[in-house]
Amino acid sequence: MLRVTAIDPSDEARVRRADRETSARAGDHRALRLWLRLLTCTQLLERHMRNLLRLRFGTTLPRFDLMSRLERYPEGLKMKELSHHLMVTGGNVTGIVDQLVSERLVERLPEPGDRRAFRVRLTRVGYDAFGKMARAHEEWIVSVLSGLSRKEHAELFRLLAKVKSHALAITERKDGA
Amino acid sequence: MLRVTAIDPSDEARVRRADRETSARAGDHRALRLWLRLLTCTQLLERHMRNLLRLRFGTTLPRFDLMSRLERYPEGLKMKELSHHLMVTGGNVTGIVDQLVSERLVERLPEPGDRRAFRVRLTRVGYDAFGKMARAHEEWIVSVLSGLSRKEHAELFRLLAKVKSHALAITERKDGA
DNA sequence: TCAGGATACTTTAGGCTTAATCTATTCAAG
DNA sequence: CTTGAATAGATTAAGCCTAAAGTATCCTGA
Repeated sequence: MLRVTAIDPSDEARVRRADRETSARAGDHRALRLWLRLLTCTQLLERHMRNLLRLRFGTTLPRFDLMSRLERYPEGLKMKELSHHLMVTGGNVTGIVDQLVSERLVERLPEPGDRRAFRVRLTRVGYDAFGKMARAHEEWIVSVLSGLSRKEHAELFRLLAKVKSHALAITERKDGA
Repeated sequence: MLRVTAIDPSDEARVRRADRETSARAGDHRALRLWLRLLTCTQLLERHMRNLLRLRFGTTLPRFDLMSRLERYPEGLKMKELSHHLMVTGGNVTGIVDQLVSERLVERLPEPGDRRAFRVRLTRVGYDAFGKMARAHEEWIVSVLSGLSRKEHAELFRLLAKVKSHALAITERKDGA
């Protein structure tokens, strides 16, 4: 009679699946359910990646993301640029770069002509270490997304592009107001 | 000549869009690009929601999520159940519930028959406060997802369901191994 | 009964993230 | 040149989150 007993706390397997969105009520609206599912999906994949990076390489997703970005710019990036690329605040980048520097994976080089700034660049060691991780990371991603056909991949990619551009328009408008 | 100058640090508007996925190289593979786009989309929407919750209601997404879950269970939920629903660790739930209790938005009730556990429930004040937030929250979500047609909503929902179930299968298999 | 294992929850240490504030440097206007 | 605004980056305080370890309670089976 109690609605709460629809979730049986003694049944671990069932409860484990009772995440944010599976139990959304019928009365919930379309957009809300879509958002919850998007969030659940991303969290699931993100957690999977975090766990694998930690277990296999003893690193974290933010460190990996930062190195991944640097790998594309052999000349290095300024802190400000890293902050924009990674969509995080400058203070955050400072902390992660500090760690990677202390592990000799990246280095700070003076920026000629601007004594406020400097370039952050992968070291040789960092470059090699990233290469190993990147190959494994891509395999994990391919595997975890292999439930979709090539056609479905493309369609999902397209739909997410629409979501993204609309969201960008909205958040920029709201930010300015 | 330097490739890095493709990102012009003096052009704020351009740099702001240079996030994780737009600058993915042509050589990157399909799955990786799809994952990066999924991550970017979710982060964009999540950040938007966090900002709005903070500015309009002085609260955070985790607090909102927890109250949202409790609102569906008038009899309350045990900590363990909350932890499963929200897909976070028990220690995390402890912290957030502590805060909400100190703000008189939720309460801990003894669980009859198990002195280890208790039920967490919205207070009257919490219920009312959540109602206001939930209405605004749904409007924000509808707005930010309004770039898709009804048909596209449904298709995105379906594709994400496939991603989710496949990811669940993989992560559970890997966890057990 | 009572010992051992399981369970519910808390605590701790550590990393990520942000907003706000601070310092040093650059730039531009007078 | 000098002053003041803007910019690059670091720092701080606070919250979220996790994994691991700790405490109290429950349960099972000898």
